[in-house]
Amino acid sequence: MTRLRSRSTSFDVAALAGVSQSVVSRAFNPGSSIAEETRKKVIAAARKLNYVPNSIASSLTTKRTNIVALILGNMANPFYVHVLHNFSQRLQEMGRQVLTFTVDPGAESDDAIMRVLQYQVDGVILTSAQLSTRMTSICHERGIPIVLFNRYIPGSDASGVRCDNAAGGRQIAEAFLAAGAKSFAMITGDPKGTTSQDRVRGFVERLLEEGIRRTDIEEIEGNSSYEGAASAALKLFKNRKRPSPDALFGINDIMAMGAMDALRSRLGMRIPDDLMVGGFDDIPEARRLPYQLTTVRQPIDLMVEETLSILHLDDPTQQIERGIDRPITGKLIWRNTIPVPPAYRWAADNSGETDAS
Amino acid sequence: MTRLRSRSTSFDVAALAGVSQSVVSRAFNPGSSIAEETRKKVIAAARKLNYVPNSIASSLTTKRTNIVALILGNMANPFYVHVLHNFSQRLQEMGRQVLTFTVDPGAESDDAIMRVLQYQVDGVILTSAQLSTRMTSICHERGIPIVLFNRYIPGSDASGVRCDNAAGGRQIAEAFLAAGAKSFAMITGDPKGTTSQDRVRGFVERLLEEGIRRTDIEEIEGNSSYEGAASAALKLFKNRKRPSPDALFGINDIMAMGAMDALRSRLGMRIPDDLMVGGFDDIPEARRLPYQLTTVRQPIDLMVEETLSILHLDDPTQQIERGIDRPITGKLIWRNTIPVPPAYRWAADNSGETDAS
DNA sequence: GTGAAAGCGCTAACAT
DNA sequence: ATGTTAGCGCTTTCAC
Repeated sequence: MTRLRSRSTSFDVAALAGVSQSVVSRAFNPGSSIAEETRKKVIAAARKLNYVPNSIASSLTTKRTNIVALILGNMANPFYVHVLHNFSQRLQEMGRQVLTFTVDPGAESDDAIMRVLQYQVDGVILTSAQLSTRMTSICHERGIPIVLFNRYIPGSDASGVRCDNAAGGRQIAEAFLAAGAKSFAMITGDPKGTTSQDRVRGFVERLLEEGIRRTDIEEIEGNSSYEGAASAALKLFKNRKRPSPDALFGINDIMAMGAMDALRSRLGMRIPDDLMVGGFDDIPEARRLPYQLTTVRQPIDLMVEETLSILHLDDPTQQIERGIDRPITGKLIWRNTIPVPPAYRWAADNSGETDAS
Repeated sequence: MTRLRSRSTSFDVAALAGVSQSVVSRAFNPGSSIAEETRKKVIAAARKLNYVPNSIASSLTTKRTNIVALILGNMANPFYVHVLHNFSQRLQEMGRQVLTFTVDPGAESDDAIMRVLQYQVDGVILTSAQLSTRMTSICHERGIPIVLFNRYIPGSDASGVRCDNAAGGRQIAEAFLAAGAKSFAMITGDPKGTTSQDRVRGFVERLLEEGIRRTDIEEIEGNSSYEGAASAALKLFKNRKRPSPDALFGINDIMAMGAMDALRSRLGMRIPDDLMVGGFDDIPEARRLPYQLTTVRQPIDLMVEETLSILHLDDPTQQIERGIDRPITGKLIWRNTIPVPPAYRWAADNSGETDAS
């Protein structure tokens, strides 16, 4: 323990400043009644001793740690990296920090939650991982709000914020149709995840409405990864008996990109000439020169804001908001993987894009 | 405070189990002397009450939070995302969690460190951000070990683990030379960062040894980003009076990729036919079909292990290791952006690569 | 092996 | 505005 000796405490500061320990506490807690002059005196003493308030100790009495847990599956999808970055930044601005928990994609997050609980976090944000209802209620019982990010469990107590995935799927379908596509394929993600399901559902619905036959909509799983999508695409397009589809919907950008690369390098296909491609997420990589992917942008900033507001971090006395499902509409970003039909030109010009160079 | 009422404590468990509170504590601390039978009784009671030990409270006495701070600049470089992921996984396995701090790239990390201190973390890992020596000594004084990841401050007290960047730079130079290149260019990163400097230095040194003239080694800054490198590459290759260089060294993969994309799409250049390209890091993206980048692989796993060992997380009584500089040698991965000279074929076959499909 | 009691560093009444 | 005091939930001697 020798290493830990020299942490000075509020008592040390108090002694040096010639005040009581509680005055030191007040000096560091904005809003407490303390004379400006004594405050300065205390701060000076604190500086001299390199004193930093021990937030662990204060948590014990305040019951707030100013820590928010972020449970992440699948860091291989850049989208979730951006999500993490966003939360981290925003929470830091609010004087909070992110405690990161990683869970293998698809795995139950139950043990992660139990670990979270030990740290007495003020809230938990869960992305791309399963959550049992038992865990939800354990958190809620203990007063810890939990919100699912891009994931929801219909009829459960857990609140969630997500992109309106079905609507987004429809938008991509719409774009394909407007560009004249007649036959379609999808590379789907985790079949158990509502995210993938909803995008697929919206996409297919819109197509069926337009009189497309279900047999003209093929489907293959891409494992939510670049590599998975690359091999799925190859499987789909190599040695076909029936004619190739006109349009391919990658349920997320990273899979659309994997498919594009594989199809171009291996099969020499040209995009959009031989095949139109649509994605979902609008990760920064989607606008890069080799891709210029037409995709649905998830409004991350908004979704993050919404998530934080449900967490009520500044007001723990608020009732936990249960069972909220907040779908947020994405925006179709026209780039080069779907030919822009005349009727949509204004939208394409509107996207406010400048290219990478 | 109504929300926070129902957290049950070790006293509640003790009461239910019919033992004293200290027994409950022992039941949850492996290695304490407690009869197996009572242990089971306690665990059962705990389960019934959904009791989870409050690690914040125990930190107060043990002086260990089991939290490690990770300070990140530049999440835009996928390399650091993988670093984060690695640390997060490994630390979780060790029963610790990562508290994430983000700092604007290039910014001072001093205020981040002060925030870190409040949380009484057991150690701090700092990547791609500046660190003042004052902060180093503040941490050390308080018994908090800090290690710089891929960054070092010569002659400072701070320990660091890094790839041997100079040696890596030499390896790329070597590969270019072996492939017959005579004139060279580099796209460099943060000019203040030792990482970029060292890679450049090793690269240039090797070239000069071989009799290459300094004027045949051009240099341009790429801002450590895909976009920055893309425009830098264009600036370098567009409207030249002198002949184009044979080989381009992107100081990191993400910049090499940006340059490749720009040069191919905008200038129609073919790689490696018109220009060889070498990178550094070996991020997963580097092996993707459009890139197949020949690069120096940073042995992340090893570097992470080394970092953790310097942190001495399991034994806080250990003296903090100061001023260590642990360079770890990277490995050249032959792919397709530098033609493999006959003498190197075995190495290329050795890389153990299977491609994305 | 178990219980009693004294803190860990702080905040939050309550006095003054 | 400042000081006093009693905890917050746990670990850790120290007795037994």
